[in-house]
Amino acid sequence: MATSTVEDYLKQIFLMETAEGAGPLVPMGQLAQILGVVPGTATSMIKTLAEAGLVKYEPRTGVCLSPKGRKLALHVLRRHRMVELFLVKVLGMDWSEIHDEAERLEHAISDRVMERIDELLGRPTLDPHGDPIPDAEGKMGRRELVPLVSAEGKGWVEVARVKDQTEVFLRFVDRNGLKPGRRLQVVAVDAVAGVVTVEPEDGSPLSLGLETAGRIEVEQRTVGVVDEG
Amino acid sequence: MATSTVEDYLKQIFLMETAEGAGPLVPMGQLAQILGVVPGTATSMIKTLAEAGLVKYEPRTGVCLSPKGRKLALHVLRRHRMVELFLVKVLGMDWSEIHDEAERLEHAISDRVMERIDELLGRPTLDPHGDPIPDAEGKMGRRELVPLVSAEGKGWVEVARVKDQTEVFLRFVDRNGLKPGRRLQVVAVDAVAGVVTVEPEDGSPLSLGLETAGRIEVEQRTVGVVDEG
DNA sequence: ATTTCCTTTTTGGCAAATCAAAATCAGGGA
DNA sequence: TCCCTGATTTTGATTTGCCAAAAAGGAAAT
Repeated sequence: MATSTVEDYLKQIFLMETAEGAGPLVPMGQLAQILGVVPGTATSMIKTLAEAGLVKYEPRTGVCLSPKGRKLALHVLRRHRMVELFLVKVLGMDWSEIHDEAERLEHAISDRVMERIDELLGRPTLDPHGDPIPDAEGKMGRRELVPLVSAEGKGWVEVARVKDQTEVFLRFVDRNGLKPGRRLQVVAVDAVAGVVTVEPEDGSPLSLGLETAGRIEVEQRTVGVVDEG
Repeated sequence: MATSTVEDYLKQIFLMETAEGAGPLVPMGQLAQILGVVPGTATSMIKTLAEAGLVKYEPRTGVCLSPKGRKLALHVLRRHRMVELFLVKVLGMDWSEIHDEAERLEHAISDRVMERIDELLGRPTLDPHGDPIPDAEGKMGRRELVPLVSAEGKGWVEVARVKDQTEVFLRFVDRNGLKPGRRLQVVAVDAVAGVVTVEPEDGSPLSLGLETAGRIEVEQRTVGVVDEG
């Protein structure tokens, strides 16, 4: 069995590989930084993983997952996201406090328990942040999402995904009615000022920096216009 | 934070300390055997725990928990038993398959999650095997239970506790209607033959060896006689 | 009092995962 | 071309748990 450290490495490589704007190989320094270890540690760990056939390692360039490693990574990711949804749906926790919990539980949950949770939740495909939950075989549904700025003037659109798991940000998003499932209009995008103005359905209009707006994605198609009294 | 190894040591010492027929100190060999390590490993680990003030160590005699160690042990035990109940009640798992699951999960569950589970389950005081669940402060209710043999000829009594977590045994107990909460009559105890004959309310009469019967405890007082058609 | 046997402790070593700091490499600019 | 800089890799050490096997204790039996 893979140790929880190994699971963390694989999961993180997967996330970095599939992040937008990522090259074909994940550089050591970046990986080390995200995992909170010094670069040397990452290098030696990656060499071990390479020997185990879980990653392909290109010295002085970076790593990528092997098919075997990807499968394991998806397995971990499935547990992580399923646990997050479980904590919110079944235990009623706030979505801002679930990430760290899931980070620990993802290594302790058996396939048997996962199956029960999956069933209890009705075979869900999305976690509370709008990220896809891989199925037991590692397959994830793909959605066509666009960043907030691309929805300027398109009328009412639905928030689909929030790509930032920090507590403060998630609380901010919640307070302002920007959670996945909520509707909003992108009123204006001022590229020069770097400000995006949105009008959430339930919540007062507000301005976001371009960076911040980039962490929120919406469904591409426009949703039915709501009658504004 | 205590590592999960430390938690296991403390929990096990607690269980052995409070087991019936136990002396004031738990001998190294026994501890090592139950934890699945060689004696030398236990000795060195215990010395570490003693330095941390979690146990009192009497060389060549044994260990016992310090107040600090007992508190931690009860904390772990609470998580273990609560998780077991959770797996049965919420996820609908069979009580014969929950022990090992709980063994891993007990180290990964935060106080916050525990509180949610506790609430969801309605502040339970007993786990699926009839063992008491310590509360958040480490206090457990005490019950007056007696072994099966002491209930000979007392009419209908209620099974209260099963002291064996092995899968086969738990499945046997379930199949024969001997789970906690079920009623039965102890028809006869033959000390010479070493056989206890019981008649479960739902299940056919059966004989148990003395050893086996000792793993089942019942409420001391007799329960209302059920009308046998 | 001695021996024997069983338990416990000690000693020396190993594997996983980490850090600190020195060494190495690779690419861009002078 | 040569050097500088920043990223990467090596090297040597540390910590935590573990095992194997030798050494030491203690209690009961001779």
